[in-house]
Amino acid sequence: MFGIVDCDNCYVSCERVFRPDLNGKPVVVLSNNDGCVVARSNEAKALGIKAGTPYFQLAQQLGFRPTSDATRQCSYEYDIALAAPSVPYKKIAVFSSNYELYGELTGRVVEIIRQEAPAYFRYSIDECFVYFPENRSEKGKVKSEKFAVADSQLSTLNSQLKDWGENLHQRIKKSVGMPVSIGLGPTKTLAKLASHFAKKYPGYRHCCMIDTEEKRVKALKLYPIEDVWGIGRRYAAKLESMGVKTAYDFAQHHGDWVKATFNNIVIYRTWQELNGIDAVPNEEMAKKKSICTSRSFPGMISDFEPIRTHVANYAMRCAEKLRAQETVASVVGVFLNTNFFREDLPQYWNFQEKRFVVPTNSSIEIVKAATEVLQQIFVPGYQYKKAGVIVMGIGPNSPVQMDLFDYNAEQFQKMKRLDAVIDRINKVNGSETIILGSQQYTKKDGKGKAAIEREQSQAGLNSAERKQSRPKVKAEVFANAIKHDYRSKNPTTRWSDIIRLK
DNA sequence: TCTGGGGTCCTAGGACCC
DNA sequence: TCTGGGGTCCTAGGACCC
Repeated sequence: MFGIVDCDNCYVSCERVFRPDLNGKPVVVLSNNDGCVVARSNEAKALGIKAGTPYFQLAQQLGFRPTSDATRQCSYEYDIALAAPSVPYKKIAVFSSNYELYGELTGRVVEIIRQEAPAYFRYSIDECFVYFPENRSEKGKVKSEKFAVADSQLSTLNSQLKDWGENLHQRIKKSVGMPVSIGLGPTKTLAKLASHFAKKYPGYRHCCMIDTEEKRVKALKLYPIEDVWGIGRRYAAKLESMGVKTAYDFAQHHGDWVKATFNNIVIYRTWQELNGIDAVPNEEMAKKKSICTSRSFPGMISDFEPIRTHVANYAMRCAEKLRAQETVASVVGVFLNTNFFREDLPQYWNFQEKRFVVPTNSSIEIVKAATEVLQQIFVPGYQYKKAGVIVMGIGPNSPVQMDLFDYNAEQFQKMKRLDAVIDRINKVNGSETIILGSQQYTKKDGKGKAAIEREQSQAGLNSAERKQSRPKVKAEVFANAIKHDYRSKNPTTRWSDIIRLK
């Protein structure tokens, strides 16, 4: 049997842990730069708010007004002016995303699963697969060989498993404050399907199990094809055009028909799984094969210098992620693009990469390479909206093939020690406690160095005059570069934010 | 004014090896 | 008349996931 443990409305539930007054009320969490809705409470879903809605559209759509309630607890609660009369909610709470908090709380959920389950795999920030061996009476031991279990015995084991799921929900709710839904089934796809029913119907007490043929058929018939794990928008549209509306319709087709229609092993596996045949391989804790750090800018940027600073920061994060998983990369890529939504503006997009002779995870080397690539793709005259750094060709950090003709052992060890010290300082004292000089840029009165120099040049100043009139520059650190007007505090990770009890 | 940020797998085709 | 039989590696593109 397989299980999936899925946090309900994950980011919203994280926010509610420290804001229990928001239980039962509409809550949304926004993406970076307060761009789009990425999480919604059930009440927000009932208001008709769709995932991915741009925040500014939502505010127009619902007629947000600053709340008049004098007892309001935060600046991000709004009165709703335009909701349908039938909707009982008059207020909504809006949060910027706070990944420091979400990472911490979901980590606690995983820790409990680690203690309670024989084997597990963290599938995403808010989902965890759980594997049960054939012989489930021996908790904590996974046996690969098949076990012949009598029907009566199996039914007892499954009943115990259902209890296990309900208890797991209770423990996670009580110790972390996170509501989770648990699905159990003979394949991962059926477990995922079961978890939806666990969410939808309170009668399951947060844990739904598909363990008989009768339950499987009933569940498949109630399940729209487009909601099946592994069936995306494209495949769903194709299937629906062929009269396949539910998971049951799909499962009822012959396997040969699936093969002939799609010529695709992945969708065939999904078909097998819906029919109770375990076909999706168990995943293991794998190291990432590519790592990407990218951000949209709050506004648009034309000058090279601030973009270079952002790219240096993304490259730094990639290097940190590489070291955290004990790997090195042999390729660094950088992309840069304008704002695709602004059809009235000239558009530009580019991506290029650079290959290292010796794979590396050194911050300095990766930042340097990313800066070089950026210089190749940056074209003046455009208003840029987004940039990103990708590291690829990832392999273990030991052993690494050195350069036969250019190897400086002393320098190599020096860089390694420097990175280790930077990582340690930032781990103990908080990220970006220590940064590279290239991660910041000079700015005065909202103008960057390039703009300042351009103005000086336009004013006809000679170099001596320029030097004399050069403004006192202030370094602006990258951490402030993302807009998050409604971000909550970090009571679990920062002493300054710790909860006070009166 | 305003629109996120990550990942994976599979396949076909081309270049190359002996 | 008559043109083999194995492989690997890499890349681009397309689908999917959260």
